[in-house]
Amino acid sequence: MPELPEVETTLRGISPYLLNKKIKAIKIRQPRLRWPVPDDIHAATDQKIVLLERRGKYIIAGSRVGSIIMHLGMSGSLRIADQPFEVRKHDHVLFELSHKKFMIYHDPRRFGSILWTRDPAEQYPLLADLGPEPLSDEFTGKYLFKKSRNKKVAIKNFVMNSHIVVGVGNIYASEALFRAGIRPGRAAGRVTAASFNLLATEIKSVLTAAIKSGGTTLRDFVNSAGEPGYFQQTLNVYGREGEPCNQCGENIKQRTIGQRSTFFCTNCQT
DNA sequence: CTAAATACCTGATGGC
DNA sequence: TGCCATCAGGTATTTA
Repeated sequence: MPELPEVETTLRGISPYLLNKKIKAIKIRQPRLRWPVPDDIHAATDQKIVLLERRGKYIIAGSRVGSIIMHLGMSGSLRIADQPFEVRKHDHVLFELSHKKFMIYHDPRRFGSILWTRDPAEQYPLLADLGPEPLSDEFTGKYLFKKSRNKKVAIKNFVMNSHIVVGVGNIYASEALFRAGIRPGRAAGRVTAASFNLLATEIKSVLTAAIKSGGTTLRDFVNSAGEPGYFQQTLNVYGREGEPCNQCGENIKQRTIGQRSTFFCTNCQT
């Protein structure tokens, strides 16, 4: 399930095949993703990708005439292949690239999206109101503290809100809160400034460490070469219900917060 | 305005 | 072995 580290891993993997390369053709087998793949994406045909970047969990591939905006949803992946026709089930979109390479968008659950805009990508409605990048200097404990005053929403939901900060999904939210010693169900408005400083630091460190490991593979995440990540070996709480806490030995608890499975240690997190 | 619930989708899993 | 129910989860959208 791609969160920021998995998207970053994907971006780095596709970059050598996409950046400063021409898209020779786009073939859409299944346009029904989260939103229909727009027909005018074919305007990207024969265009060179001159900019390739990540914004939150979106991948933006910019050309002179417009930008392709991709999101992997929760089961999406982009892989680079040598064959156009090694088509597996759920291979929905095929990008023909230079040098007989192909980029294939694969997404069993079709929660992802592939969009096209002629305007500057940052103006696209889905991107325009996003919060800061967690790995930027703009993202600090002070920022979180300011944004959270009088908010009753659980701190876990708060940091998973992309309008507050992008890229923190269900796995890394649980992990960062464990590292910062904060109970996930606590109201965001009742978290202290000092705790927010620690939380911002831990969000940065857990995401950075996960990128170094090539992301987390629990079920289906694979990078652009079809390989899994290894960060799951480093997880402290996620998916470890009933197992002993790495810090204190107490059993890890699971609870549903905001419709999402949440893991924490009742001893280490207050 | 906020907060919570819902919708989208398929595959894996567990119970019978 | 088959069938049904449940869960997984990113996030825009809808409802309260």
